[in-house]
Amino acid sequence: MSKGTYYVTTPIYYPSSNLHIGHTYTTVAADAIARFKRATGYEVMFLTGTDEHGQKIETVAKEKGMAPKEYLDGMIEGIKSLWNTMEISYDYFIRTTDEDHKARVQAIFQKLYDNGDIYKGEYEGMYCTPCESFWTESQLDEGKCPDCGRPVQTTKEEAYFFKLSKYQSRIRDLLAGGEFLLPASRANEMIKNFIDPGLEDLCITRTSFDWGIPVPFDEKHVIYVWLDALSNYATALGFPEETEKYKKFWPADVHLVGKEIVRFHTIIWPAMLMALGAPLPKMVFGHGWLLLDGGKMSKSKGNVVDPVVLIERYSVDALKYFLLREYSFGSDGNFNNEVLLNRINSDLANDLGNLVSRSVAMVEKYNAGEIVKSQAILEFDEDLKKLAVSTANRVETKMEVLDYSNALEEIWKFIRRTNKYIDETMPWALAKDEAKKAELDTVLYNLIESIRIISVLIQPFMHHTSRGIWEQIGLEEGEKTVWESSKIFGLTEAGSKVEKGESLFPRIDVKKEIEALDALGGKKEEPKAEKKEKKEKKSKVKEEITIDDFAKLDLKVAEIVSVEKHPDADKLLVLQLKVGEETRQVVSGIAGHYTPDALVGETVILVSNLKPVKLRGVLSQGMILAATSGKKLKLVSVDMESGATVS
RNA sequence: CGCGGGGUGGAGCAGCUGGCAGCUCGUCGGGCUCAUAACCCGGAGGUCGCAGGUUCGAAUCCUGUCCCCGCAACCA
Repeated sequence: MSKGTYYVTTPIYYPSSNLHIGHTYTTVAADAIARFKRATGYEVMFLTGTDEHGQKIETVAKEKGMAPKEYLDGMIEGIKSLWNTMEISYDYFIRTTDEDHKARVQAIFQKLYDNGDIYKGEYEGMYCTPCESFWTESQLDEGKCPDCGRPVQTTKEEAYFFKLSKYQSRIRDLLAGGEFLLPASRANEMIKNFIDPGLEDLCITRTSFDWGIPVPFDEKHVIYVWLDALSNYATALGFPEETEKYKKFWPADVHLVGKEIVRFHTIIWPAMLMALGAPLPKMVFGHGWLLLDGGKMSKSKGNVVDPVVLIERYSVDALKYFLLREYSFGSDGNFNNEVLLNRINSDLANDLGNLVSRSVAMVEKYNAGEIVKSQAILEFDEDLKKLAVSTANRVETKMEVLDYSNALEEIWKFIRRTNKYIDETMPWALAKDEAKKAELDTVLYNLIESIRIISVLIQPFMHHTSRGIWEQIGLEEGEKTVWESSKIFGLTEAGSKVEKGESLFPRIDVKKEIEALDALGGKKEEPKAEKKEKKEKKSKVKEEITIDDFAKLDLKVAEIVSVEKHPDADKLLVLQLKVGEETRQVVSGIAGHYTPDALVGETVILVSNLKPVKLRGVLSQGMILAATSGKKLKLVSVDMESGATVS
């Protein structure tokens, strides 16, 4: 009866801190499609796991005074327990520190090397000596080490490279094909941003840290994240060995990833597979982000939402439903507590919960809790039944393209239709008239049967709630609860008993809950503090400083002697300043506002003790002050002799 | 002219392989009383950022333009 296999993966998460709702989002989505595919007859392999190597882990563990492995074991326990709470039905949990994974990565490395796709070269990067770490330009915080804030040097080290450039045109074709990466818009982005400018070979080893998988034939090198982490999707099946499992499930049907890592999954990973001669995954889906009040949610902003808190208060199913229903899977969405609570109230408490509650209550009240079949037919029945048995197919269509939101909407259309049926047939009125007993029985039967179908349809998304409904309508898991049974109307047996239970989703007092959540959020504000500085640079209100802080600035009046355009930058001008007897060169980003000639002779204020840096290759010894408002910019000028002190 | 995404009733979104503008929430009015003050019906509310073009017909295609947001940055 199996329709075939289906292999879905989440990214492997990096356990340098606790997971947040963004990770939960991806995983919940993966779980839903996995459950859905199982329900519709596929043999499913659902993989998740953790990416456990690298410098950051080494550092974090050290800070806590633990060995990396010891630290990791604790974190992984936490993650597994979160997935357990969330009822995530993964089939395998891979850790990149697993011995078999490590051996397989080494085998992959060796194979690539033997094929000539890996060569030894030199890696050049910004190196922070005290931290012993390399950083890329973009990782640098104001040109300094993002970890310790100290200056970095350009340093070279020996490293192994993967010939990514060799696969450029094949990758381009793959992405341009339009099926590999969804949503399609992300494919254009990849092509224009990364492929067309030219792919560079990828540095895939490091010698600057130890916490990783050693290169098999050169042990002072450690395999860097790309090869180690990405290959998990295949090593989890036994690759590069062609095990049964591998043959059965590879290539993956879909890798679900957040949009920030689309690049690695659609360029580097397929290139690796091409080099290995292995089939490519059928699809990578780059879903959107959950934004917090329009801004990115991130550990560094300290504005992450803790899924555990939400689960405790509103249940796993409520959170799962919300995540899948509220957002368009491919796009970004705005998360806040009010949106969450309103969605839970209107869809889960009002529509679904209340439907079950009122229906079961009526069966108890009018028929002593017993389902009775009768021959009576009401004019509203046909319409209800038609929608009932056709909903599953529409859900299937939406799920084919991972359109969770509309899949659920289809189910909710039927839930609303069922609520409407109650109003149309008015069972409380039928109950008052002995002559209408048969009609009443039919109505009650149709209600419970509709609820049965609903409970089957929501199973892939809200496993727990389905069970809660079955308890109330006296249904046992079995042939009447399998997916296909939702396409048949009339499986509920006469004589079965219903029994009202607890509310499936108690209605929430939104105002009170938001206050409670805010209060809770306040308590957990601590981690925010350290990063506050960063945020405040961008906002208008800056942190209060003392006169001593201000005194650290050495402000001088300077005269602009000559100005020329930066040879290699549009927005920059290179100014020669006379400060008393001294001459300073300052690079300033004011080319959009001033022409070089207009500046000569101006007297400006120079921050003279700012640490010199190179900007686009030209040395800048300080900065000059300017006022900005929106797009306007004016240099601060003062009528005073060059060299005068400003304070 | 770095790349990409977006601008649709009060809010949040869908529609965008062209054919009377749709959903959820909110709001207003009505119905019902089985139910978790829930449910059902109806109404108001939109020049689909702006300007052109293609077309019998455009939110949907094309061109230009303005604004917002990411990424990338050369913001010192």
